[in-house]
Amino acid sequence: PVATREASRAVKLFHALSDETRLEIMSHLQKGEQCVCDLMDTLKSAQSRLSFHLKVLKEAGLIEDRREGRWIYYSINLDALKELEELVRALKQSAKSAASAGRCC
Amino acid sequence: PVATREASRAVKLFHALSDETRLEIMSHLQKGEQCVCDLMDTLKSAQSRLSFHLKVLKEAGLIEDRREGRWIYYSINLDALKELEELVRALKQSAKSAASAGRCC
DNA sequence: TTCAAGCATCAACATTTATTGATTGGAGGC
DNA sequence: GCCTCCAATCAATAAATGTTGATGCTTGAA
Repeated sequence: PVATREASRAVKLFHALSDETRLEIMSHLQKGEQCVCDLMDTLKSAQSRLSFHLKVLKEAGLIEDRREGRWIYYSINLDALKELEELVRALKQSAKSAASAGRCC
Repeated sequence: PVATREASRAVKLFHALSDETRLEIMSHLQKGEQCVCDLMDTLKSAQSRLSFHLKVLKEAGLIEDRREGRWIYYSINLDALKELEELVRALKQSAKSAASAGRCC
């Protein structure tokens, strides 16, 4: 069903962001696109480890990659963040109306 | 450091929401507070399983509980959702400015 | 004070996720 | 062609997370 699809999409987005290393990656990509070697430098982390986390973020649609010569540049996908924002907003809105409904009775 | 604290707080929030059962719980609590037996009924799930997931959500601050007689009622904590909304918004905003900066050069 | 209802907690197990080091693959430079 | 660089992938292991059934705690009713 559709609801299930949406739920598992939400799970994927939240899970991708539920890790400190991946949040650090997102944080560094906020400054603009970077290659893996940049991130290795900044995060002082092994290449295969970063590759693993980049894959998780990419499969959730949160980042994109672009090849340029030997390097692969990663960048944030704004659409996914908008999607996430909308998810959280929807969750908050319904809860808000439920709370005020509870208050008045 | 402060940045680390904020990051682990974000990790905790995202992790709490990165599970289908927990999202279902949140979804059902949107309608208002419910006791565990309500959720057992709705989600057709074992009591200890729900207790586990409710604990995760509670420790992340996403829900609160209130005892009334034999029952314990759970409800959504709006403040946590606001916090989450702010986290996502911040992530999006920085990325947005980075994207437009990249475009112009 | 004894009993049952409603939940939390625990222990054991299964499953998933993350880390590490080694290997593989593609893109240049020589 | 051969070698090097950058990065993905794999295999093995370690660690975290989720599930299940049993047990214990608290509350209210009899």
